[in-house]
Amino acid sequence: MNLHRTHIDRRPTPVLSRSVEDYLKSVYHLSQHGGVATTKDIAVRLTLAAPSVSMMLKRLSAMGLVKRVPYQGAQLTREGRHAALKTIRRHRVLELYLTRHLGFDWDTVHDEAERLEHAASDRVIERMAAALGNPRYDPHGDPIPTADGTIEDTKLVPLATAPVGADLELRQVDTQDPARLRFFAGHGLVPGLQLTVAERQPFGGPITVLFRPTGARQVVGTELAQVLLCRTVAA
Amino acid sequence: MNLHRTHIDRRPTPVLSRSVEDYLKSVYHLSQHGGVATTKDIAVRLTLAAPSVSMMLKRLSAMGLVKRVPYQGAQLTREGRHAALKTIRRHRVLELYLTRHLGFDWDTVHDEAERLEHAASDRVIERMAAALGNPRYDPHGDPIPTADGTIEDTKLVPLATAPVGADLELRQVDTQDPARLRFFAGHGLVPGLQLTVAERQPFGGPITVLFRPTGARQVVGTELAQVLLCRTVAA
DNA sequence: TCTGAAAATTAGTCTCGACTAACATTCGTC
DNA sequence: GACGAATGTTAGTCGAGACTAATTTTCAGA
Repeated sequence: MNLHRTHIDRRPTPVLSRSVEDYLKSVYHLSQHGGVATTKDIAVRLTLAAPSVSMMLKRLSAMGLVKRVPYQGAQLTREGRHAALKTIRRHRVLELYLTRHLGFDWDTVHDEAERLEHAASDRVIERMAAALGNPRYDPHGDPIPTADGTIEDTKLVPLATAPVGADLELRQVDTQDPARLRFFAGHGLVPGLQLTVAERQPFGGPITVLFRPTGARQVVGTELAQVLLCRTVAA
Repeated sequence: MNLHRTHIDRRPTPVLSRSVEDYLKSVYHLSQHGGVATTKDIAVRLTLAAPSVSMMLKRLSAMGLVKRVPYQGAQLTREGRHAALKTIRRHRVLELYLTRHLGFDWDTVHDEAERLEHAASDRVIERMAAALGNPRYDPHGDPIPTADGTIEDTKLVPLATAPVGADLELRQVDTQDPARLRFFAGHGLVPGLQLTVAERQPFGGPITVLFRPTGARQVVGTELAQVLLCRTVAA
């Protein structure tokens, strides 16, 4: 019955540095589909030298934000994952706010959001989310984590692998490249689009899709079809 | 006729650090009314130790952003002033945007803006300014510098020093203290208010003002009257 | 099973921007 | 004009977060 030690160890939101938030986001994205994030991949994603990443992973591990196996890679702890999702929520709410309320195009919002996500307080983000009607998806169709840190896990298939005849809804455009995004937007390939796979050329050839209900034809090369993530819909 | 050295030394917006921007803002505010900014005053404003400020002023001087006389103080160069005004513009546009479009009260926006001003790009700020109708004043009545770096110089008098009988317009509320700001807002003392000085108690006593056109009475203590900056209007 | 390339880590250094302790200067007051 | 308090600067240090060079580990293929 230790009466003297007050156990008021309520961590007052540790306030993670910009760098730490960026690392956590990278680990999240790289280990999202069940794997571990490697030093190399994080380094490439953040354009840093590998030793910098190695060092930081050790620090994050000491902070309890990642679980790390030397020479193997890292995964987020529960706490790290929570922090990563908060940053990702900020990013995606900002992206949507910038497009909907400040007239930005979807191909330019990523970089803006990338800087603002580290400076905007939760209060600002929640106001923006409210102004947007508590949206579930950002402009690219990525799900927005909730304020309490849960995220929808979407089972989507790349258009590139969908079978001929499938009725699909384009849900997510998985690239940040402005040129590609402009191309997609210019051809109506945005989240929400209903389409049917009409034809697929062999040997990795292009895919022809029909827009529903208009029936407009559109040919998409394999590389691009890889980042168009779709959900199959009842026919 | 040096044909080989291409004089394309267009500094590509040097990108000042968060710290540098904060120092420049402090120097601006402290030397605004014709003086120089002293090490001590900057240190107090930014809650830093004096030697940190001393060091930074040397760096800023080397960067050509301030002109410094050792043991005396510092003033902004033209370039430093320009940078400071850009930061101040970002801050004030953000403050107004947060109040007008995201429902924040004027006593809470300062801290939010303080962080966002270093992360928001000029593109974001200009979109916000446009959404606000290119406003000239922030919620506290401070003039917003233009995008090209000019600022209105307002000649205002504190309510505390206005003579009895003067017809005034409250233009600017020169405090960031949330408690004081809430008090002012709660009593209708916000920029734009028309008032007349009805009475002044001697020996630094309180001032009684009448709101025009309603004629409502309000007593204001000297300390508060000091931060209520007014413009005299034709009677 | 051995080997060599790729990847990861350790060691040592750098810059920025903060700090404390110690020393220097300024300036109001006598 | 001298003195002492307030203020400013120098010197030395620290931590975060980056880097390069050197070393270690892993792992795919011969």
